[in-house]
Amino acid sequence: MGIDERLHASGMRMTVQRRLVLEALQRARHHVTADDIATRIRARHPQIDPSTVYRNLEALEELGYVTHTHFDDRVTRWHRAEVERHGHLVCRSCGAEQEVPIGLLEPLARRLRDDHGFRADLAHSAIVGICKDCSNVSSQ
Amino acid sequence: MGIDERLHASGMRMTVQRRLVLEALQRARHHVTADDIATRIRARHPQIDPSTVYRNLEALEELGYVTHTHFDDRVTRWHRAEVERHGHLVCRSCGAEQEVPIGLLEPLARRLRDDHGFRADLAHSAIVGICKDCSNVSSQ
DNA sequence: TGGTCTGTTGCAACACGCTCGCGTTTGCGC
DNA sequence: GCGCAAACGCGAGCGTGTTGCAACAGACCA
Repeated sequence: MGIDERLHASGMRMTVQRRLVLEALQRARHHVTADDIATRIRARHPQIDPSTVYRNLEALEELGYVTHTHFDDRVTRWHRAEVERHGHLVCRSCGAEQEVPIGLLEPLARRLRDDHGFRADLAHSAIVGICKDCSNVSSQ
Repeated sequence: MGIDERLHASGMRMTVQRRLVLEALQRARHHVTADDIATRIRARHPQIDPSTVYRNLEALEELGYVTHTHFDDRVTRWHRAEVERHGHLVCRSCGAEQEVPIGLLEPLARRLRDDHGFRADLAHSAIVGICKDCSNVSSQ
């Protein structure tokens, strides 16, 4: 089922704005903020309002087309849902970001499920810490 | 070394406001927002400005007396650093919070350190997911 | 093909959680 | 006490969304 049909099945419509948001996410390969998306779209379509971008990201997330994750501290980053799920490491010292395969996080998820009945979404928030490089510098 | 000396060694001073922030954190046993703290202090000392609370939390964190963790999405929660470290589970459906022993997260931390040289602070962000209760409801 | 119904948009205002600049106050060593 | 710099209060501002509302526009139907 195409996205148009999916939208329609949920009583939603495909609009120009919605399509632009999807395209922007497609082009930006990973992890963009809503503001990034709005800026890129508005470069060519200045009449499109940032609030529309926010609303569309939310709508598309409800349909499962996009997801968001929380990076360093406060910004929300968006990406298409179909890209392979992965965890995120963020260095609190230099800000470097790194992806790790979701399988690495799986044992913890299983443990939380078994011990606490909690179905964790470990890709939803980045893991904060000190990266290898910063670790080496500070220990010298 | 007492806190006054520690402050002093860093070129800082102990002020009434700073003491009140520490006391508020002591009384509030866990996980309060800066706004919570400001409200509590201002109930008895209305002349104390919220921005002072923010500044003091930051100062006390630098000294290692308090730390913060990120819960659901945007609010920062503070607590004294000496309370036992633990992880946090937050249900995205009902908002329930749960603590888990830090030891549960240790295998992942070790793995990240060994495989990626990344020293993770797994207590810094809550783990988001679906709690047992909400899981049961939605599967019925 | 036009009419209607309702989802969606643009706009402006607002909310929340801080953050900053500045002039004043106050710890604290002398 | 005195003087200096850290810390304070106050007001303004900022980043990241969120919301209410009137106008617009897909989509179904006749």
